[in-house]
Amino acid sequence: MSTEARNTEQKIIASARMVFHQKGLKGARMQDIAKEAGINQALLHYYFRTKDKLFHQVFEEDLFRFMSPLATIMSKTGIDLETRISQIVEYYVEGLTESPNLPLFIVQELTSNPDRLVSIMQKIKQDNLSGNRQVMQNFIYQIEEGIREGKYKKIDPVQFIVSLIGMCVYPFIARPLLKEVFQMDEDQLHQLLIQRKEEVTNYAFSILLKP
Amino acid sequence: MSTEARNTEQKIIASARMVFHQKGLKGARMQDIAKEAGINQALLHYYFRTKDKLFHQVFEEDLFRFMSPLATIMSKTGIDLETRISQIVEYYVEGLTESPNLPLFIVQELTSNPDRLVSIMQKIKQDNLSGNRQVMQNFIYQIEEGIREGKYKKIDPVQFIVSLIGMCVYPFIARPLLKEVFQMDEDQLHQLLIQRKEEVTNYAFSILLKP
DNA sequence: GTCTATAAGCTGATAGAC
DNA sequence: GTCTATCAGCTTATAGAC
Repeated sequence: MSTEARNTEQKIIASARMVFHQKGLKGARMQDIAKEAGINQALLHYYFRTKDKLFHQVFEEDLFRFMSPLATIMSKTGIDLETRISQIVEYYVEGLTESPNLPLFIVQELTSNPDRLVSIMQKIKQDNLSGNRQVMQNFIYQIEEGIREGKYKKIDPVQFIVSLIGMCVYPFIARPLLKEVFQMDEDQLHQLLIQRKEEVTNYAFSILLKP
Repeated sequence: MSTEARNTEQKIIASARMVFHQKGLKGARMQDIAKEAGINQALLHYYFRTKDKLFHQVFEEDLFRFMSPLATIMSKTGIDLETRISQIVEYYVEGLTESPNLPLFIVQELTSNPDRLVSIMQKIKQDNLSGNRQVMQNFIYQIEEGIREGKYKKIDPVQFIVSLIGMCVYPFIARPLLKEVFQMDEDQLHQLLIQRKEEVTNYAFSILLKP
C-alpha cells in the first residue's frame, strides 16, 4: 500500500465519519462523502467496496472510542470511588466536546441495529483484560462497600451509574433542544458544557455521600 | 369527511408513528407504513400527498407531547419546587414507558433538521399562555429563591434542570447500550425504569437540599 | 375512497479508459 | 489509483380504472 493510498484512505474515513455523524447511516450519501474527501464516488468504492463496509469501519472505531475509556477507568485498581467518578465525568464532558455528535450517532445506530454491539463489545472486553460484566461489578462492588461502611447513602448502584452517565451525555444528545428551550447560542452552550464538568461531579457526590 | 375517512386517516397516522419511531424519517419506507395500516401506497398518498407532510404531522404532535407537559408543570403556580420536581420525573418516567422510542426519535430528527423546532415551539408557548422563556425563568427563579433562603445548595439552576431531565430521559435513549453493558433482558430493564421514578426524585433532592 | 400499474428520480455500485 | 460514463435497483409519487 502506497503512501498516497493511506492518505486517501484516511481522508475518506475522516470524511465518512463527519457525514455519518451528521446524517446517520440512512441519511448519508456516498456522493457527500466523496465530495467531502475531494474525490469521486468511483474511487470511494475502490477503497471500500460498499457503503456498509465503510460505515462499519467508522462505527466500530467510534463505539470503541465511546465505551473503552469507561471500561478502562472502571477496571483500574487502587483508586477510590470519588476519583473514579471525577475521571468518568472528565472523560465524557471534555472528550465529547471534540466529537459532540458521537453519543447521538452511536445510540441512534445501535437502536436501529442492536446486533452490531455484541461483536464490538468483545474487543473492548479483551482490551481491558476482563469481561465487561466483571468491570461493572467491580465498580458496583466499590459502591456497595461504601454503603456498608456507612460512608454512602443507600442507593442502587446501577441506577446511580445510569444517572451519572446520563447527566454527562444528555446535553450532547439534546443540544438543539437545549438551545431552543434556554434560548442559547452556540457560545453559551459551549460555556454550559465547560462548567458542567465540575457541576456534575458535585451532583454525583451529593447523591452519593452522606451529609 | 366521512367516518371511514377519519378511521383510515387515524390508522395511517398511528402506523406512520410506529414506523417513523423505529426507523426515523430517512429509514422509514412508505410501503412499510401502508402495509402496517393495511392499505396500499396510492391510498397513503391520497391522504397525505408526500412523505414529508405525513412525517411533519406525526413529528409535530410528538414534539408537542414531549415538551408540553414540561411547560405545563413548570408554569403552574402555587406549587412548591419539590412537588414540581416529583411531577416532572413522574411524567417522563411513567409517560415515556408507553412510547419508549419518543425521546430518541425527537432528538434524532431535531438534530438533522433543527428548523422544525421553532414553529412548533410557538404552539407550545401559546398553549401555556406565556413565552417558553418565561416558563423556564419562573422555574429558575423558584430555585434561586430557595438558594437565597439558604434552603438549597448553591447550584446553577440551568445545570440542575438539564441534569434532571437527563437522568429521566437518558435510559430511554440508551436502552440498547444499557441492556448490553448491564447484561439485562427486557424485563429487568423494565424493572429498572419503574424503580427509577423514586430513585431519580431522591437524587434530585440530594443535589438540591442542604443537609 | 380505494385499487393496479407505471412513471420519474435518486443512489449505490460497476465498467472500462487512462 | 483515479477518472468519466452508465447501469440496476429501489422508493416516492402519479395516472387512471373502479
